[in-house]
Amino acid sequence: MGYEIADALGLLLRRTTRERLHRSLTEGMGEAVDEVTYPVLSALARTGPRSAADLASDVGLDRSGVTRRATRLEQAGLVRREPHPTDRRAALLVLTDAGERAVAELRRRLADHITASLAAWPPGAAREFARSLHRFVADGPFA
Amino acid sequence: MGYEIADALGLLLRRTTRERLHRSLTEGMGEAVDEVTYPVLSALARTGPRSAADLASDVGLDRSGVTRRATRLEQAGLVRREPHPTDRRAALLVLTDAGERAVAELRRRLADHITASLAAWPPGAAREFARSLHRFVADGPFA
DNA sequence: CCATATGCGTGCGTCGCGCACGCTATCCTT
DNA sequence: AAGGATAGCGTGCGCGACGCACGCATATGG
Repeated sequence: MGYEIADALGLLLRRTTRERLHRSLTEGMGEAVDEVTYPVLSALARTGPRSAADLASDVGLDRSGVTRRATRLEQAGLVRREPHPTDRRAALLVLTDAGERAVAELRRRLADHITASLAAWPPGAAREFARSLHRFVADGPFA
Repeated sequence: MGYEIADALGLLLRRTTRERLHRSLTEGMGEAVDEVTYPVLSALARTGPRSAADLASDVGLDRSGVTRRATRLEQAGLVRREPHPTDRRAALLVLTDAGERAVAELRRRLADHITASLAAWPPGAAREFARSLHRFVADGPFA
């Protein structure tokens, strides 16, 4: 039975799948939000303003990578560097209003995709699936 | 409600998650099976012997990429190039016995991970979740 | 029989990444 | 109070993966 889940997850994690999904979600948004910069944008939205080093461990990237991506997002006006309140070495990466709007729009689009594909399900099943998936991801081999 | 699913999927697709999972799965297997070569190996196992160009569109890669990965797998003895029965230009990529064993082992390990994380679930819920996930992936925005 | 098309592998430029360095600011010890 | 050790940041460098385009071998159609 694990095999059935493994196959489904395999498709989810497949490169083509991720790329296609990402392209369909970022349709029409600026060039700055691409598959490279998105994780930084998203992590920033999840956790609020943070330093680059802090973000790096979250995103699973070297600090240098975060710096470069943040710079790109900054040039696009989606992220702003703010002086750290107590540490004058560090810069705080903050979403600008445009950045917040971009993330909100992306989330909305993805949620729409999902609810659309769940439209035909009996509502109880959809909700139960959402709960189960959440639990599976939280407990599972992916935590 | 789509948001709940979106969050869970976000974690699944996150780079760190995929890398950690992949590393834990390929623990102890040869160096040749890494995150780069695995998709070719896996696709080959799913569909049987195929030409490089054919695989390329499936994996979402340029033909050159498939060629290079296949060469690496060939050197590791997991894949063999067989003359195409009717077209002498083409080479058929075929899993060797060692390749088949490697894929089977990987699948078994992943299935074990999954069933382990589902151990505490009521059996009905686990089975229902497997079915729902399969359906969601097949119908959903990921097809 | 020759021109065009197809499959494959390789060279080249590009891009993202990790590592290591320099710079600035902070912290700690004396 | 001062100075060396430490931490954060950004950048240069080399590496590896990728796509593109070319050359070679074979197929196919006129």
